[in-house]
Amino acid sequence: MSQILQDVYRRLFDAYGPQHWWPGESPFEVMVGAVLVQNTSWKNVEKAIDNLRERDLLAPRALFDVPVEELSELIRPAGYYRMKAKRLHNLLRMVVETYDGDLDAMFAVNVHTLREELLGVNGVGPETADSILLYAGNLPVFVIDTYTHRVLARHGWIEYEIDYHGLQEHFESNLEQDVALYNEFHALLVRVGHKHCRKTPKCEGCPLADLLPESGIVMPEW
DNA sequence: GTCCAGACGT
DNA sequence: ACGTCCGGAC
Repeated sequence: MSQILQDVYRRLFDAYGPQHWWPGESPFEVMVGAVLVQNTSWKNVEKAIDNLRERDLLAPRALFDVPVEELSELIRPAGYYRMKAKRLHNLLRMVVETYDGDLDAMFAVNVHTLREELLGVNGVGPETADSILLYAGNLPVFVIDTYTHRVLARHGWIEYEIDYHGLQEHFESNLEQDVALYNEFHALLVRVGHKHCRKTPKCEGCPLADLLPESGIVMPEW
């Protein structure tokens, strides 16, 4: 168990409390949200999800049957709407054709196998795949994003050059394998990243401020 | 005007 | 290693 990660988690949780990421939403809705939120603030995704809910389209078969052009208009508020409509449709095709639209059946398969299968969908990269596995499937996979990388690199806890898998291993090998912990920790890192660990850091009032090395860390431009 | 829970093509 | 995709919140 990593003392640093423990301390970081405690500080963030004490400062922000539970983030309630995707509670009470259906696994399918979470999966859709995971695609729509790519490089987009969640605020802009909610409208898109509402559009789908109003039309009773939050089910695999129903949404897959919507023509891509029509789908793109429904999800327009989420941005990148033409690309995301294709990506979402690609994912839906896999779910419908491989699992007959049954998410319970999908999440029952071996995690590693399912992850590779998700990554095989054009438009589903590592963060989206892992978000689906953790937040829709309740599977013990730690989600990495740019904030995670930035927060850990700036404090000198990892090398800047570490890749997605390396950073994921860092978390999974230094934390208890606990879905609730993974869920909360990633959400808290997004929160502190959004609030403080921006491209240009805003360390005033950050719960992690006094963990910064005195010398400072020299980072490449980002 | 800046920035955002990324991923893909070149 | 870049350019592109995009509306909306701030």
